[in-house]
Amino acid sequence: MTDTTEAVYELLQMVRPLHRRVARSVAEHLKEAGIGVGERAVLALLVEGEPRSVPAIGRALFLPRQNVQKWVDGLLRAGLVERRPNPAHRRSHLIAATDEGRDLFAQIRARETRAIAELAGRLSPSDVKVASDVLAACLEHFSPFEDDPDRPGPLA
Amino acid sequence: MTDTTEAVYELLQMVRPLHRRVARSVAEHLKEAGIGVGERAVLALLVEGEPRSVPAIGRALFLPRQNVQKWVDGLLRAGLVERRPNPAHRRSHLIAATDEGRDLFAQIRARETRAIAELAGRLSPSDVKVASDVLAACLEHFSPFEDDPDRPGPLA
DNA sequence: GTCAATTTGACATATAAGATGTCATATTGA
DNA sequence: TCAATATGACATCTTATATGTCAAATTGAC
Repeated sequence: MTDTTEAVYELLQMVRPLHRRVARSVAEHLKEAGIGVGERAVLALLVEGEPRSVPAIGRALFLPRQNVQKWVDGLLRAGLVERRPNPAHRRSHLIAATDEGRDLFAQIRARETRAIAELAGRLSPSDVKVASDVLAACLEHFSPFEDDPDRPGPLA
Repeated sequence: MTDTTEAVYELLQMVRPLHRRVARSVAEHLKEAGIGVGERAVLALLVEGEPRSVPAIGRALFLPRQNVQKWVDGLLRAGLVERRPNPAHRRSHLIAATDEGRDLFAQIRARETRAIAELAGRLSPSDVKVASDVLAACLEHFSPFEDDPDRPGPLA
């Protein structure tokens, strides 16, 4: 085992606590908006990108379509997203953010930006870039292959 | 909003998917050992550190003692940890890893090390170090203050 | 030493993320 | 055309994590 392996291990050890604390903080401010982190992730994808079908959202987020369906149902009820006809599929509608959804997400983003501005001020831009690249490599390493979901991951 | 703020935002965006994929991978290989990620975290703390009381474990992991208690109960039943008298407290035992617990954790660590060795080989040691420092800063930024758990986090 | 504030164990419940299963229908590709 | 696959629309299950309560133990201020 190299020192780098040890260092990567320790890096990955930090991911769970970090996720938990960020998720708690985010969940708290999302409560006012009446949505959870799942809904937020879907809304972010739809605000920042193209309308997609529910299964396509699931594939984009690496989440099962069944969970995404629930979150989309909630967002539909809240009027934050809407169904549009899908030229490529009769039953499978495209889901798109509404203006209300875009407004809400803009508020969420603004609040989150304020929350991390102080943190960002203490970090070097190049270091953040390096960290992003390292995390992206980790993400890729632990990603199931889209074309073979049953392929075992690195730990199997 | 500076570019760094934007970069930190995108970095934090990666934390949830990364956590999910790593957790899934870890959970899969932990199933054979009959424990979950919660039990693994407790066991890791006790194997690598000193015996602690249940609330002390919770404080170390930033987790409520009630959750830790459940995981410790499971580890006790499995013989992976044991109770020891606590000189500083009559009712609140110290929890310590048993030899079985140490053996199991060594196996878990070995497997995890094998799983990330390939990934580590593609990364520069200094980049990993930078990433660790950046994540540590994020962790600290989102940490509730121990002496005032009700203090709002950065997003509140 | 006394007593109020805090900590702990024990138990109980709530919520949310996420995984998994099924079945009928729609779609696609060989 | 027809078998394989994708989708919608359910439903169930596990686990992590949060939260609440209460009595007993402990601690710290006085």
